[in-house]
Amino acid sequence: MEVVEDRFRPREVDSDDRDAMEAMQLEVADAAAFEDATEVTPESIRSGESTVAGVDQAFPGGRAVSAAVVLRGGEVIERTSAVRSQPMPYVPGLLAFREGPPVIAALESLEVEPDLLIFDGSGRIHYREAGIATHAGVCFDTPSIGVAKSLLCGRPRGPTDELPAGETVSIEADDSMSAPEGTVVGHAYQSRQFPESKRINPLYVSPGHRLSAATAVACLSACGGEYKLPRPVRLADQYADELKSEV
DNA sequence: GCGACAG
DNA sequence: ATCTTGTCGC
Repeated sequence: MEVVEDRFRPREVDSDDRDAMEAMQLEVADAAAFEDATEVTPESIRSGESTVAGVDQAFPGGRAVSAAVVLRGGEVIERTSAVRSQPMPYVPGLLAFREGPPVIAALESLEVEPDLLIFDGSGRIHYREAGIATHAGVCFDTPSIGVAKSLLCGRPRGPTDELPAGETVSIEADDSMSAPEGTVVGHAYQSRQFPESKRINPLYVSPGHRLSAATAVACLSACGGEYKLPRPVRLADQYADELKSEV
């Protein structure tokens, strides 16, 4: 696939360009659509009408490896990867500049044009509403979803402990975010739960681009997977681990 | 100054 | 995310 908004392409930069990176994120958020503007639906995903790509990273040694796995109707139809040296160090809120370069490169090398991108990390649940899912989604102008295993910012509207499988709790903007306080920026989503044992933390799902928070959750459940992570992301995770050993 | 902090 | 073996439990 191809980057259509090159001005937003995350560059390998020094961590001292913080102001420039934050300024770009505000522009990315401004260009993003946090409502449904796509043909992708849970039904189109299940039927195989839409293709879905899961993306994840690994950091063997000092390098960054990104893996992308594309599925159609539950079947893997393509896999790609990319490696980058000297990734910027991790800074909360600036993840897109650390992981973005290899992520964009891996997606650019895909033959297939995915209809939906799913990332390991936040989308709109971000200080400036521009997590990596939003940033990459806007670069390709492709519908995207952020799936995080922990909460970067924002505040759950209710308890997220002991949520039954399939249940959701809204995440609203807090005063650390550029979004008006109280704006629903995503959902805690209990993708899996076990009968009586130790409780599992929910996933924190947020719109990346061209999808609403509610549709994002519905699309994730349509992606399937017997584990906590949606299958496309789980497969990308495993592929990244596999590549880590080879590199 | 203190606490929070995707991967 | 990464450094890392075995181990407790369903």
